[in-house]
Amino acid sequence: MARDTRERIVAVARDLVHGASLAAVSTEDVCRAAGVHKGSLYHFFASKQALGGAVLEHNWAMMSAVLEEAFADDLPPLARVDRFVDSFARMLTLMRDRFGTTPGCPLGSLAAEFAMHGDDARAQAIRLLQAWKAYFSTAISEAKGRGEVASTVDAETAATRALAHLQGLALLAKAMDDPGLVLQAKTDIRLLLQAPR
Amino acid sequence: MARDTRERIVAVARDLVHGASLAAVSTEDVCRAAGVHKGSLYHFFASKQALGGAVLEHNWAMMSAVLEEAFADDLPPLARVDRFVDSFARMLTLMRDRFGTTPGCPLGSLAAEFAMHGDDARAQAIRLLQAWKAYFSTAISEAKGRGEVASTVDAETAATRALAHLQGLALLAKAMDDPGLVLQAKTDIRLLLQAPR
DNA sequence: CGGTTAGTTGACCGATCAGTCAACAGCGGA
DNA sequence: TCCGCTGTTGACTGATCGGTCAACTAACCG
Repeated sequence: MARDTRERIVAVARDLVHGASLAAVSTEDVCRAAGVHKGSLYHFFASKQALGGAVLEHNWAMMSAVLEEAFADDLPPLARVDRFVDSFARMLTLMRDRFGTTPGCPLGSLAAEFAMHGDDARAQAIRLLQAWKAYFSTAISEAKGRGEVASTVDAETAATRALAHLQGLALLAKAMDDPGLVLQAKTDIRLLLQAPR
Repeated sequence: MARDTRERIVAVARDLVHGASLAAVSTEDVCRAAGVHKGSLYHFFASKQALGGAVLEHNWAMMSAVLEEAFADDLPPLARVDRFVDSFARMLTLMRDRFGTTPGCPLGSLAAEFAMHGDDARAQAIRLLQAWKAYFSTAISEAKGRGEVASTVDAETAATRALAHLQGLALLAKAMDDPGLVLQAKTDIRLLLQAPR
């Protein structure tokens, strides 16, 4: 029952936050939707912000699963990137179907909000973004080894480019309520992986 | 006195929102900081969201001035893009110096938040993002005419790419509290303007 | 069986929230 | 001179906010 309740609270909180900010969701909303009393919420979480941290971690778990699957090495490295973009877009589409509006990036938008809520919150956000970036940089390094990306390209720099681009497309997708926008990341990232001339 | 008060309210609200969300700022905060009473605020604005709309419009005015200056035709089109990126980065740096934390894009982050606050708010956000994009697409078209960008590149598509990339970098800059991140947009956008092969 | 502990309840707190209102000040035009 | 309008005041509302608390329950352990 215990683990169950905690997870239900986090799941509900994630759904309510979904595309809005944590600030826009109240603990009472969360409790009502989770069928739980305030005391229970504060039994598991020291503060609203701690709940926010758990939501962020929850979203990372989801994203992490998608990353692991998409970046599996049954495909050449650049094809894995494409597969990830497809999965990411599918995820946003699913969320839009479920909630009515397109969310931004489940990591990025929360990361941006938490960045100013104290140093540990920012550190958590940065940690997750770096972990995400690592999937890109690993694949890019491998692509360099295979000659599919020029050897003059720095993998870390290029990975940052790709991550930023995806974040930006997700933000536009949210603003325009059109998850399909992120699909162009496949083409765009190819361009970003070329050597500067 | 009238116009004066209204503008002071909007300016203060923008400062308080600055990098956070509108939801995180209360009307009482705004009134206190502006030295104004609640009644005055609601004399000028029908609701908190209307105030948010005015803040967004205010940010657009600021951004618009930067765009006009940066995209002036005393430079070749691609150099104008570089100049804009520099100005944009400088703007973020100034705001960080003033408020202690790096804001996201003054348009993008608010646009994303307002997107789910009803159709008119979303329409306003989209309108401003499109207006911004138009500066890019005009410059890109001109660059195509000068042979600096391949004729096979679609100006609208490429402009969306550039805008998305800048939004993404601004989001990362906010998360990492490092305005300098957006400077790499100069290199990145050059890559994005190449013809896909 | 008794005791311990994690989990749950529901009432409750003071603060704050967005928004309202009637009264009033000042000024420009008739 | 007085009217009417814009802007301003400050007190006020009912709801809701994040968070607390003491009491209760139930499951597990010895």
